Amino acid sequence: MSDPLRPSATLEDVARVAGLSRSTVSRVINGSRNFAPTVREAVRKAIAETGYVPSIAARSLASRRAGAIALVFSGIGESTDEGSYNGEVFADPFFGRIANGVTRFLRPRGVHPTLMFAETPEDRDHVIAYLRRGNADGALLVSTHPNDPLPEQFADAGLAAVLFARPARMLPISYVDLAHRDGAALAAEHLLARGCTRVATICGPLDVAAAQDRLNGFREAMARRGHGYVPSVEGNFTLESGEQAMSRLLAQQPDLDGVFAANDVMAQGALIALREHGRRVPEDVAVVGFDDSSAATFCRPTLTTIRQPVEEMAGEMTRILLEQIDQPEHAITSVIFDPVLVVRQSA
Amino acid sequence: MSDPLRPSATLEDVARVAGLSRSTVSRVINGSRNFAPTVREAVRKAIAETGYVPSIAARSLASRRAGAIALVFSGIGESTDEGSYNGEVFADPFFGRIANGVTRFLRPRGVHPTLMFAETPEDRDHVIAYLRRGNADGALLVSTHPNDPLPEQFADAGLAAVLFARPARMLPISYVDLAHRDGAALAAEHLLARGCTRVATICGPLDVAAAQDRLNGFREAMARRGHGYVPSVEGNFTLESGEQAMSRLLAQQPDLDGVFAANDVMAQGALIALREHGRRVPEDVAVVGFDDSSAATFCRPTLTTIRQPVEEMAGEMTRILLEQIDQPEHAITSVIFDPVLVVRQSA
DNA sequence: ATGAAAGCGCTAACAT
DNA sequence: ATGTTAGCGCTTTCAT
Repeated sequence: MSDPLRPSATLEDVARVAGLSRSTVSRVINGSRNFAPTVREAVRKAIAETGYVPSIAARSLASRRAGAIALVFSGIGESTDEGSYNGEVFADPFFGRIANGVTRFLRPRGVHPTLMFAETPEDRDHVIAYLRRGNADGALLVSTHPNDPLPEQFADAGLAAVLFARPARMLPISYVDLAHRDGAALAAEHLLARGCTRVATICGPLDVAAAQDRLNGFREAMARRGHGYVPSVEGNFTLESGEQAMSRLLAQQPDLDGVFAANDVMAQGALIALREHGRRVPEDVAVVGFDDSSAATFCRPTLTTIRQPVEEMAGEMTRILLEQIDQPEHAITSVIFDPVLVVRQSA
Repeated sequence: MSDPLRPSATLEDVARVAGLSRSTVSRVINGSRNFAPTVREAVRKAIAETGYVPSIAARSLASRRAGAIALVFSGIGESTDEGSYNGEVFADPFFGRIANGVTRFLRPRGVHPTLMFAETPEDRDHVIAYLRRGNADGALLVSTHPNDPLPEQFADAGLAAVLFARPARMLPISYVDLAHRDGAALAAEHLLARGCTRVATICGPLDVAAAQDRLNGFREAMARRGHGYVPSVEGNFTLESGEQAMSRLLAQQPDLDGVFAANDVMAQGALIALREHGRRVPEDVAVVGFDDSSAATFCRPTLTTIRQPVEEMAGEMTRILLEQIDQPEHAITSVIFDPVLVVRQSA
């Protein structure tokens, strides 16, 4: 047990105690070559004796590798002074789930993410400069606005980065994503299997790729089963928009018996509107959401929904980034995860 | 476009462009002395021109300070394989709000938090070791379990740390917290002002200091206004526990006309139970929650609740930590924030 | 007030 | 295989 106030032993100290040179000790520690067991043992002993712990600052300065990665949330955090929050990320434990998946993967590897938020152009430039400067070896980018320029800035700067979702424009950057179409298809199949025949959908903002995919996937699956026309109203992923969209759909088609909402929060809004219009869920109208966020279990009836394995996706995103840092020439790899239908009360 | 392997300007470059020496530029940047405006301006310009960003590794090696702080979430993240989440933090954008408050304070100071989760004893030891090594100068500790040993480990190790809430046991560590008693009193006053006369409360788990305070604060305020007895049922901050607690309270006292729940999620559970029991909110029973979390606006009626200024608290927590890192001899300072009543539909 | 120079502790050529 | 040496980019005495 070493005194935290006392400067800890350096590699030099270890070398002296072990009767070896600094570089040999360094090599043994970093396992860069095969050494005689006697040498390894001498080093091990000297480390134990001196209580040596490497300085990551020195290591990083000498090796020109940060040994750290940045976890960047971009285009979010626009909280107003009133304390309300915009965007899917803040209205959800999304942030925490991603952070959890990332750290879970990183921890065994002794790496820790540096947390960065980028809201303004200055923030984004700062993130890029920070990485260029070598303060992190790469970035995990969670960008929630379709027009966020940060992914492209990363691509242009040639910095290692992996996105959490497919960018709006094609970009030479790896990403992880969900098979949104398949998820929407699961929702369609489930509604049809329940016997729904007059089905509508509340889609998300169509400039968001995921919202597009969910809508198209749902329509295609319905079309395949003979339902060529599916009424839809566009929401913006908020509760209110879901509520309004549901009312509009009911006005259009009062005998509706099934609804697919592109996220759980809008589905919850739909639930509220349906109750106000005197519809029972799921008896009169079945409702399926998307995401399996906390909203799905925080309402009554609880939501049948399509689950995104966010933690798993975040872990894979991290794995890809480390791979890319290790082999900069490595090709762009993107991984698409399969959604899962979670059946609860609403459908 | 610069090669990411040899990327960014160094202090040397800035000095050359500014026509000054490295040390002068360093001093100006670190504000260690008063410089002529001309010099400051020259440096500022040279930095802008070169796009200089300091190397944290080099700075840290030379200054023997990490220049980084750790943001530690302890005792959370116990997601099950089924994909459900426990704990207040994950069931809420709490995590994001804290992270936001912290980064918002840190960003102008050029510091970025290193994100760490500590769930297991190994994790906690790792966090301590990480700090001892000097990889971070201090820690912001968000500990959600009353028996989490990490705060005490920090105290024992003599490491700089600030807690997000008052620890269960007294510890020589600074913290920020909410005046929970005052918040509960606000709830009591509001219910009484509405004309409620038969009021009950759903309290949180009583091993959590905040839950204790909210219960005591509520009871005291009620007692001051002549209501010596307030029925209470203990929940565990989950929706289901709120639902059950509400049912039990109704069974005990069917003519109840006001309820204070120790958090919004339980209040939402209470709303559900009240509806099932045919009570209208707020006409028959008024409900007040606590936290002003997203749950408060994601239900109908929307929740009247007590707001915690989480971002502000997180910012202050960060300020205290930096102060403590700067002056290790500085006394323990804790700051208690005032809660605010947010009136919506439920009461 | 400003500059010169000495490291901080480590890795990685380059020797041997 | 192991040792020698030259930095990595910055802060910080110590001179001036």
